[in-house]
Amino acid sequence: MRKFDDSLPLKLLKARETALNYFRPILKEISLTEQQWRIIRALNEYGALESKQLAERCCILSPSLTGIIKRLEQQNFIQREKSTEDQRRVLLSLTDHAQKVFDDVSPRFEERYSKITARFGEEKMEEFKELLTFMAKLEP
Amino acid sequence: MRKFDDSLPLKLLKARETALNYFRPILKEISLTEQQWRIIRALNEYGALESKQLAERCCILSPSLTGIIKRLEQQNFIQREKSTEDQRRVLLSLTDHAQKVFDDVSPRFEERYSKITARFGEEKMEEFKELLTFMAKLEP
DNA sequence: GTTACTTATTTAATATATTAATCACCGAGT
DNA sequence: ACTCGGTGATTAATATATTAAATAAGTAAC
Repeated sequence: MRKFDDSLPLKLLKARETALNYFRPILKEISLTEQQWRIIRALNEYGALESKQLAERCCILSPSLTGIIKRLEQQNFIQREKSTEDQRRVLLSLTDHAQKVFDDVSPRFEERYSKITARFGEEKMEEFKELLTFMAKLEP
Repeated sequence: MRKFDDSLPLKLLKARETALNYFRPILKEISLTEQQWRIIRALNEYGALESKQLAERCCILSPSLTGIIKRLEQQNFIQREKSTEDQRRVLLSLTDHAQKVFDDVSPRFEERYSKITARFGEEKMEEFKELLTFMAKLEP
């Protein structure tokens, strides 16, 4: 039978853990969780987003997002505004404070990221990303 | 700047989500979480393990493991026994019940797993796993 | 304009993840 | 025997993940 350590989900988990270890020290320093930073990066790139879109792009389920947003709001990283046409929807965006923090620290993340790329080499990294994208698009 | 969706951790997360979606229906059916099943698979393969070894192999931190084991013990899936020489250590192993459940359902997991492999093709899958292993071994 | 059917978000309940702190036990050295 | 430094496991506190259920606002059909 297939071995325990040969499991694809486990390998994906281990690979992700190793990748995250490159960034955890910075996150700890600025007192943000991995998920909070992911939210901030998404809003930086896409501008204002509705809760649902944000959840989808960040791979965070809505119930989790509710709590994460609440805490980011309390720390003045995110502002919310109800859509005028559709009162169900909530528009989320970064505060000026969050934008400044992002601009300040993102170079450090990029620097750590480039270390990983360097270990792979450009070509191998591209190959890796393509395979990951392929996996993510598989349908049951 | 590097795009949000180009992030390696995010790609790893999405790939893993897709992979797990192949197995979630079975897990739901037998009322076990993904982590609980990982523990059971590890113990099936390695026989009895100490808590620390188990945590390491499963990529689960000790504090999480404590709770998972407690619940698996309550459901009669795991038995614990204190080491005689070193009273700190706890030996964990599957109960007969857990072993039977494992033997019964693991073919179904294997079947789902083979679907994924089929989508990739043997060769591409090997390449993918090798890259994942490479990533997991990177040092900061 | 109600009714019935959707959809966006939140709440609730339980399980895990993460970090720090604690507790119990071990072995070495005194 | 006693202290000390270190290790294995747990506890505590907070943040997320997951599923189901509840809210609430929109929409279509009558």
